[in-house]
Amino acid sequence: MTSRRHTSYDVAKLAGVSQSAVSRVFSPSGSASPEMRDKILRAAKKLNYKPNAIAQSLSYGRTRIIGMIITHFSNQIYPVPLNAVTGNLMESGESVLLQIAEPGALGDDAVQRLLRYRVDAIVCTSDLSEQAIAHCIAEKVPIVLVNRKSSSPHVDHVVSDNFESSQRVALGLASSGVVKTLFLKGPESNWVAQLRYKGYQKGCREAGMPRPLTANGQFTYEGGYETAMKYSDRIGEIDAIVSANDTMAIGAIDALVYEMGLRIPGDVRIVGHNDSPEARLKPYQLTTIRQPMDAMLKKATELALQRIENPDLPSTDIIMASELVLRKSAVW
Amino acid sequence: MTSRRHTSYDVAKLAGVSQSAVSRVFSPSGSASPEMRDKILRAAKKLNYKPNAIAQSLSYGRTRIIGMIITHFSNQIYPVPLNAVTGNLMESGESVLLQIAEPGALGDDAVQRLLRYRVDAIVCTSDLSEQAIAHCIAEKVPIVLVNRKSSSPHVDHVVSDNFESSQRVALGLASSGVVKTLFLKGPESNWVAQLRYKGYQKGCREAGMPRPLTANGQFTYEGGYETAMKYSDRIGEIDAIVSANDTMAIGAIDALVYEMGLRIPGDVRIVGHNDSPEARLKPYQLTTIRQPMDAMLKKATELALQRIENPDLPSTDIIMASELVLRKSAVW
DNA sequence: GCAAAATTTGCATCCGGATGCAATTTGCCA
DNA sequence: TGGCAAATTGCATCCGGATGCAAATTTTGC
Repeated sequence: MTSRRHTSYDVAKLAGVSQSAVSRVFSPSGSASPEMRDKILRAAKKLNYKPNAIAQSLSYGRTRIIGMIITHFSNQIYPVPLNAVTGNLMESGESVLLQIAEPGALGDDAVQRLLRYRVDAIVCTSDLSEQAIAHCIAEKVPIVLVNRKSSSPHVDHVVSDNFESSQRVALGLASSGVVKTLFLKGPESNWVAQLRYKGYQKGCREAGMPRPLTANGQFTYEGGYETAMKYSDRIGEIDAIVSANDTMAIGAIDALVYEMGLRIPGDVRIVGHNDSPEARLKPYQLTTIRQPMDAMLKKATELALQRIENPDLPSTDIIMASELVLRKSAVW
Repeated sequence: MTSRRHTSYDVAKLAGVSQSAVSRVFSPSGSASPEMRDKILRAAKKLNYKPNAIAQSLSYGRTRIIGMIITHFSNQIYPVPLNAVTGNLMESGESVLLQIAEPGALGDDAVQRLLRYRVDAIVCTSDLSEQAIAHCIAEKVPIVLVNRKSSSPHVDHVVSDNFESSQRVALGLASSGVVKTLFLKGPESNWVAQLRYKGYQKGCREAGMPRPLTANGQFTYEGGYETAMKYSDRIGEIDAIVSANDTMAIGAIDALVYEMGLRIPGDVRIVGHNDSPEARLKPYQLTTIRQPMDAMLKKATELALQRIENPDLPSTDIIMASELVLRKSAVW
């Protein structure tokens, strides 16, 4: 096996033509006579030649790579974006250069790395500093934020209706007779978590419910579990627990049901957010809010690809409706 | 904001030096006088210049990108690899170009795409044809398979002791008095699934247990659930169900406990594989086998990076010990 | 203080394809 | 069959850095 990495020059020599001819045969915009095309393709096949995408990128000025930044997921729902984004992109011949940001941290060096590789666009589901975003804009790399928000006018956004859906949860619970509730908050720094909390508060006000008790569960199972344990003596006063994500809700249920012997929804009702895989399991049957993640990310990649073609489009903010998934843990 | 993408030539001009001087200042191997370095760095900062990684790749012959192929994960444990691999690589300045293969499908075009981008190495947790592997070898791109097996002598492998750990499950169950068992198999095409099945069979023979009943649950929740339902009339004869992954085990438990009213481990014992997040939840407390995934992938990336440096190292097969996680669903 | 060695710097060229332009060939129609 | 337009092909150059080599400069040693 003497095979080495073959270049268009190798193919050209074998076929007895010029390098540019080879390039033209492999380029959609290039044209060549049938005989030439045939000769070259035969030679290329013999050498197992495929154009070097790196060289193409350098020359063409586009890498056909989309940068993606996601949060390190211990128990997050962010595997989903990957599937969705890579799936969509593969069809249009793009690839994904992945960066993972630590939760809580801003993915600023992730952005730097992506910019150095001259990705054509960035899709981001992680927190980013305005400065990092400014860098992208300065280098004219389109950036689409998913469930995050930037104040920059040059950024596309795709978000779900976090505020409104949480608001509706409050109204729904109220309609089923719930009065006193506990809201399990996510991290302060998390935009989505904050929206859900504020939306829920607003819903409570509108429904005439008292302000919810609150605790911060940091989006973790332990956070939910321990909060529930801490409230164990006062749990009798609480009609329902609403959690900013399912993971905390599951933790709370485990504490309530398996430690404190309570029944759900009999003693307490529980509502989560995200419709994580665990939510539908028989012992939980968790009522929750499902964001159309796949659709959101499909839209995000579409926006990114569009803006690559046409950078001067006005920026777009898309809000997609979440869906209420009523299961046994709370019904209205 | 007139800023455009600046090149080393722009920096050179601004600093009044040659382009090669700029290149040298930004290259670890290059040297320059302190004044020159200073002048250039100042100019670079002013222009917000960072070397174009694509151009560097072309010139240097290495991209500092690792290709990674994972299986489309609906309920798989393969988010883990991503975290582990990107985490390890980021420290050494590499990035990850991600490809997702449909489950069942061979990731052959994923390999092609990665090769076109001249990734320095490939880490793969998905099925691959021997032909795709041959392509990598022909192009001298190191490839590391994680929990897969290739017959090629030029491939590094990192696997867990799937066979032995399943074998030990059989022996453990036998020691606790279990006799008749049902084994929930994964897909035929899945190497890991097959090993677990064969190891379990061997363990049964050794322990003097009868051959286990078997059913194929395709690694899905539904597969586990429905299999359990199908066996509902004969479930009395079965002492334990062993599943080739946790997802099927969870499905089976939901059927047994919440549909058929059985108790675990009282009526049936259950053992899974993988220690998925769900396994530790209070209602399941699933006894399972934990592969040291993080360590496996750390090792895999190390192997890949090593082989980039030194392509002629003899190929390495690493088998890492799994850990038995005894929870309530089966104890011995 | 001067020659030899070491360092700094720039020039030219390479990495592998893409593409504008010009030269050559082919096709078309009168 | 002549004459012009269209298609084909090759040459040269560019994309943005890296690097071997040689020229220019500084350092070192005696």
